[in-house]
Amino acid sequence: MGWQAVQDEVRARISRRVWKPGALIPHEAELARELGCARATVNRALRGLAEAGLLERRRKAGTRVALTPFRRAEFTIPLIRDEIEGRGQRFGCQVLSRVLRAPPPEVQARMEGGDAPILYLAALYTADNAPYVCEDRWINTHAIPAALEADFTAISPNEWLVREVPFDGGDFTLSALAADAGLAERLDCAAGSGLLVLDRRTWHAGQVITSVRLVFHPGYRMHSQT
Amino acid sequence: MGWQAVQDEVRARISRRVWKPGALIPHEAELARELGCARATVNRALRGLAEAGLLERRRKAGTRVALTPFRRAEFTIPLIRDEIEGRGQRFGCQVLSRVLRAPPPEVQARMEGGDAPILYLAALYTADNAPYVCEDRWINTHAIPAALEADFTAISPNEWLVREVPFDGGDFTLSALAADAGLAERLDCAAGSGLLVLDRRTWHAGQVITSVRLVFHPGYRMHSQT
DNA sequence: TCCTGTTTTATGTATGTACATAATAGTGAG
DNA sequence: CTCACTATTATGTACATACATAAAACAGGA
Repeated sequence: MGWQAVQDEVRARISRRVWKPGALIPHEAELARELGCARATVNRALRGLAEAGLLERRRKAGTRVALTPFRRAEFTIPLIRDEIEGRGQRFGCQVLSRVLRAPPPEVQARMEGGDAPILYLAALYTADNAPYVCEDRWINTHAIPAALEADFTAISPNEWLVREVPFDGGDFTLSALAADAGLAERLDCAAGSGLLVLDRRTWHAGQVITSVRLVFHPGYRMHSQT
Repeated sequence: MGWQAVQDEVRARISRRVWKPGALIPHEAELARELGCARATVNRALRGLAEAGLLERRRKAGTRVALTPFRRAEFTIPLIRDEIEGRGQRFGCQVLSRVLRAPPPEVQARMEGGDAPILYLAALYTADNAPYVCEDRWINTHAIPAALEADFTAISPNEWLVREVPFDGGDFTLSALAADAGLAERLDCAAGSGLLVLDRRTWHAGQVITSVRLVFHPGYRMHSQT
C-alpha cells in the first residue's frame, strides 16, 4: 500500500465515521502492520492529512481526528493578465497616474516607512476594454530605486515588480467597499456598487517593498476548494 | 543538516537571487553531497518548497525556481463563535426564520437538488449584541433528515452541522455586495454599504449537504499571510 | 527531415533501521 | 497528597538502499 492509498483509506474511515471527530486513531506502527506497509509510509500519509487539517498529531499523545476539519482553505492569488487571457479576453493595462508623493497615514502605517515621498501608481486593468480591476500601488523607492526609472507603459507595474524585485513573503486582507464617485468612474459602474477589495503587502529582507490595493469590478468572485 | 535547515538555505539562495526565477537548481543528489546530508532529506525540503509554490519540480526535467512565487495563499475559514469570543466579545446567535421551502433557482443550481422543498434557515450572529454576520442557509433534508428535528435555538446551525454531520469537502467563493434595505436592517447598517459575502457549499458522499451565504458587517476583513 | 524506439536521468516512492524529542504516565520521596 | 524525577511511548527525523516512473535526450532508420 502506497502512502496515497493509506491516505485514501484514512480519509474514508473518517468520512464513514469509523473514526469519529476527536477520537484517537491507532498509532503509526499498528496502522503499518494492519495495512501492510512501512511506518514511514503511514507517517507520510498521516503527516499530509495533518497538514490539511483533518488530523491533529502530538508526540506521545497520538493522532486524533480533528473536531473541525476543512477550516483551512487555500486559493491562488490571481495573476490578472492570466485570469483575463485565460477566459479568452484581451488584457489591457493603463497607467492613470504616476507621482512621487507622501503616502496617506494608513499607507504609512502599512509600509512602515514614514512620511517621505514615495512612488505612487494608479492603474486600470481591462478585459476586452471593459474595466476589470483598478490598482493603487505604493512602491518603496528607498528599497527599489530602479522603480523610478521603469517604464510602466511597456509593462504593468505588477509584472515589472515580479520580474525585477526579489521578495520573500507578504500578507493581504480581503474586504468590501461601496463604490464612491471616483471608483464608479474608474470602473465604469454605478456609484454604490459593492466591490471586492484586496490589500496586499510584499516583503523583502525585513522591508515592505510594495503595498497595493486592488478594487475589482462589481460581480467579481474569488473561488476556492478544500 | 536537517530538512528545515536545507529549506532555509534554499530559501536564502532564492531570496538572494543566487538562484534566479526560472533557473534550474542542482539536482537532489548534488545538493545532498554539497550540504552533507542524505538525498531523502533534500527531497523532503524541496518537496515542501514546491508545495509552497516556491519551486517547480518535474521528473527528469529537474527543479527550477518558480517565476511567480507566493501566488498560493492559505487562510482559515473563521469559526464565528471563536472569532468573536477570541476578541473578548459576547457571542450571540438568533434564528430569524426556519421554513421548508423550494429553493430559488440559484440555490437549486448550487445544491444540485431540484426544486423539492428543503430546510431554509436565516440567522444573525452578534458580537456584544451588535450584528456581526448574517447567514442564509439551505440544508439538504433528504441527506440529513435529522435536521428537521434539531433545535437551532439551543445551538447554532453551523455548530449543529459540524457536530452531527460528517462531510468530506467543500468549496466557496468570496464576493462583495451593496446592502439593500433588507440587509441594511438585518445588519443595522446604512443601505448601500459594501459588504463582504462568503458562499460556501459542503459535500458528503457526492451530495451537497448544505449551502450557506454569510454576509459580514461593513468593515469586516479576512486576513492571510504567505 | 521526421518518426520511432531506446537510453539516460532526476524525481518519486517504499523499506528497515536508528536515534531524537516531546509529553504522558508512573514512581518514589517527603 | 504533592512534588520531583524517571520511564515509557508515539511521533519526528535522518540515512542507506532499492526500485518505480516520467520525460528529456539520443540514436537509428525510413
